[in-house]
Amino acid sequence: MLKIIKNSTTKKARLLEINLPSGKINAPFFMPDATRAVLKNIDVETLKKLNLSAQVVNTYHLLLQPGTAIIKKAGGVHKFMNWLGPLLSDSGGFQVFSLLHRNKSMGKIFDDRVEFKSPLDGSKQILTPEKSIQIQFDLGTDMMVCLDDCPPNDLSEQAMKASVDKTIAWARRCRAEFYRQIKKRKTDKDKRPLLFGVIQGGESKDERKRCAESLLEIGFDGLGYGARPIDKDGNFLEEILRYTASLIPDEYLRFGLGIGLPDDIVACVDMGWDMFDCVIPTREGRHGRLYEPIFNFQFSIFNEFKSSNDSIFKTYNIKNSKYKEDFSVINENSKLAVLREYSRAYLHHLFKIGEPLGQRLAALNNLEFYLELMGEIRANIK
RNA sequence: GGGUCGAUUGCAGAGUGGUCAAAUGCUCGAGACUGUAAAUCUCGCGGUUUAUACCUUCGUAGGUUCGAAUCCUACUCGGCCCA
Repeated sequence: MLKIIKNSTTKKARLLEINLPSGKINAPFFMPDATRAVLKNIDVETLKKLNLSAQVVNTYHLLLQPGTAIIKKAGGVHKFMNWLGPLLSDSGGFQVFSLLHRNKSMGKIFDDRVEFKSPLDGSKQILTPEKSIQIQFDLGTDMMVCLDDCPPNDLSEQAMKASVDKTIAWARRCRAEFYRQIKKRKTDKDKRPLLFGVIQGGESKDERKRCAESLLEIGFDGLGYGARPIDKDGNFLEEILRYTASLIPDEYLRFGLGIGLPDDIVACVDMGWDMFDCVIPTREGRHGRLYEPIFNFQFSIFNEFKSSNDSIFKTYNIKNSKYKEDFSVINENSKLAVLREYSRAYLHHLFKIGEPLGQRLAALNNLEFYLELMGEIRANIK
């Protein structure tokens, strides 16, 4: 399922080929978040033009809306969203963090389950490790993630331990349910999805280690880095990321969940992380922030990154008044005619009038930047 | 021509003697965004500024008052009603 094409001679970075039920992917790769089974504002045809390899959908969000019954009737989430390429489903674990750790009134985390109040209608929703896996099978995704308890990084030592215990216990149950489902559904051995455990432990190396070792004992196809990859001041947790990667053997896929900024992704590949997902390109695009490369990619990314404090990208806010009369094109090198032909002044105008086309173009610009970056990263693994 | 109501900082629109550089919304200016409760959120928005400071400002010109966007007079402009 996982074939190592090339190991970097000087770094942990590696080039992989991953075989999934819906197709092959070359790693390292980046997946945009189509949380509710759509990459906001963007259609599948356009994604194909960008050579997108995979997207991420969310178990929790799809459970709430439209519900698994509809998706089953549609023949799975691939058919439902008309994306026949690889899909990863996130477990809903992050929503534990996002909804409950930040706002206790939204529900409660028990030892054996999570209870949420649906933000849509206030109804009570229960998620268990087993249910999360069952739903992911109903979705029919290529890569699945164990339900985890995603704690804030600054949790007290004792609370962090308890949280990690929970993540480990739930991972064990997820794996058991995963194989139960494979047996029950008589899934072909080489057509089965991949299952990822999630390493938690915040900024504590001891907890990260304990979590990783326990998950390795249970056995998965890949392990992920859980929780926010930045501290409360927004600083990238490079040391913890590097240490956590080092705990994962080579035969495992290494998944950096929710990572991140372009520079962080480059740094993570250098540490051995293989795959990433993040809302940044699409969300920031919707908010008017556009990414563009600084060096035009004609350099060795890793060396440049290491030898200078320069970032490999820059951003600009298309809503700023200085773009009112900037008739230069959004991106003359784009694969997409719309980005090669529409001017920044026009894009500025679209944002000013609140036209969704503006959000779409900006998100596409950022997504293309991320995908180009990943291609350049793969080309630079030597 | 007569009567009547009104004129507030980009717009709309509060405020009717001091706590008003003046609510609120919008516009405008900028920032944030990391497994998406996010087409969202934050900050700024007369000037000088470290400022609980000073200056200029509520149609125009005067006046009353310790003190006026708020009260009085005239004028200008606008809405409505009557001729």
